[in-house]
Amino acid sequence: MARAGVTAERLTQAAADLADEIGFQNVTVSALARGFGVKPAALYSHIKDARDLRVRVALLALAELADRAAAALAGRAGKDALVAFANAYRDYAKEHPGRYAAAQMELDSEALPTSAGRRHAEMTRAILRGYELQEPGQTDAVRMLHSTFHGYVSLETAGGFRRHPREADASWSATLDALDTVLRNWPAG
Amino acid sequence: MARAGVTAERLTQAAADLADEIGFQNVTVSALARGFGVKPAALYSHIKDARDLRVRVALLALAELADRAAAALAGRAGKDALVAFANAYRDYAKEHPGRYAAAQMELDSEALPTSAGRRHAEMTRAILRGYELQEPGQTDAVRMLHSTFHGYVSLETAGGFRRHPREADASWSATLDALDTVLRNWPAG
DNA sequence: GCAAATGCTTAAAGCCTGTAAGAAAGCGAG
DNA sequence: CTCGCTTTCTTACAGGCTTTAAGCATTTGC
Repeated sequence: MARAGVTAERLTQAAADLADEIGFQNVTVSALARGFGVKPAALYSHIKDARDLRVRVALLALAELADRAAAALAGRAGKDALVAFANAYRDYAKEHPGRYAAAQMELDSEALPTSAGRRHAEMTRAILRGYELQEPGQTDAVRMLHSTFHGYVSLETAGGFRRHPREADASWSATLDALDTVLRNWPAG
Repeated sequence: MARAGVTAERLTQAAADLADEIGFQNVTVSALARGFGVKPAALYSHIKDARDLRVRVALLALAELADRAAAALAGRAGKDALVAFANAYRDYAKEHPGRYAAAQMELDSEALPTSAGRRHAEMTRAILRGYELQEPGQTDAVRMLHSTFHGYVSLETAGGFRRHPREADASWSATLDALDTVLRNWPAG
């Protein structure tokens, strides 16, 4: 029974990697245990249950995504900031589809206050500093930006754009131009 | 062993209803069988397997959604059409969260050509008739619209907008205004 | 009315989650 | 160093879900 050096952190990391490989939905406690050369029951010393594991992966993904977005945003403003943020978001989702799916989990109640949620909102709001938007338009714009990014990435990774020859990259770029346009001409409430 | 009158259509319908009640992910062959007062194995005479069932629900949802969208679009043009289409989309998702989740399934390969996918694309393109958009901007705009609708609805139902007092309806309305603005001022390629 | 097709049941294998009880490994004193 | 406490892992097991196979029952149609 040599110990395998399992910790909650390593489990989370491994689960995230596994999610990127085989899909978040297919990450199971059993598969994870197999990867550590350990019986499934052993993992329950480190995680509460399967949902707990998924929430940890979600929080990991949110934190990583926030880090990337923050790095992309540093030193930029206006459309530059918008494009850098959006690309960081999309690139992360493409590199880490499993993690990205995890980040989409509903994790109301408990965990979200753990920094990640707030960071995302603040960063999206930071993008808008380059545009002159007053409340409540600012909140509306934050929601629209988030929706467009998430919607695009989500449809693209689900294969929604593969039935038309137009490159997904080109439409993405056009969409960002369009968002910039609308932020500069935000309609009055 | 009185027969329960199970058919693939009834199963699909019941599965869709069940999805709206308990969530698409929680719809299982067993639960469905229970609802029909039948053993799980009995359902395999009508459906190939669990995935087949989910695909059928997805196609049902896509067809229903397309019907609603078509009805909303009839006789309208320009911003009127945009708003009606968008609201039909969002309302359907809110009324039928399970079906809507099903519609988001990846169903590449096989089933999509079954009309629904094409209908959606054509309708979104119909909205753009009221705006003067040439290819490839038209395709880009279709993708942006779809992304924004899906992203907004998806984030809203996942509870993403509940942490801020601004009403989700108000931001939705503002987002539609913004989309109308950007379609009328589509940036040059 | 009888045979073939169809719908349902039982049985069983395989995989997953999660709990409980116990063995083994590591750790911190004394 | 060694005794005992804590932690980690194992086995065992209960309960669910999926799916296949074999068989009985009910319909259907000739």
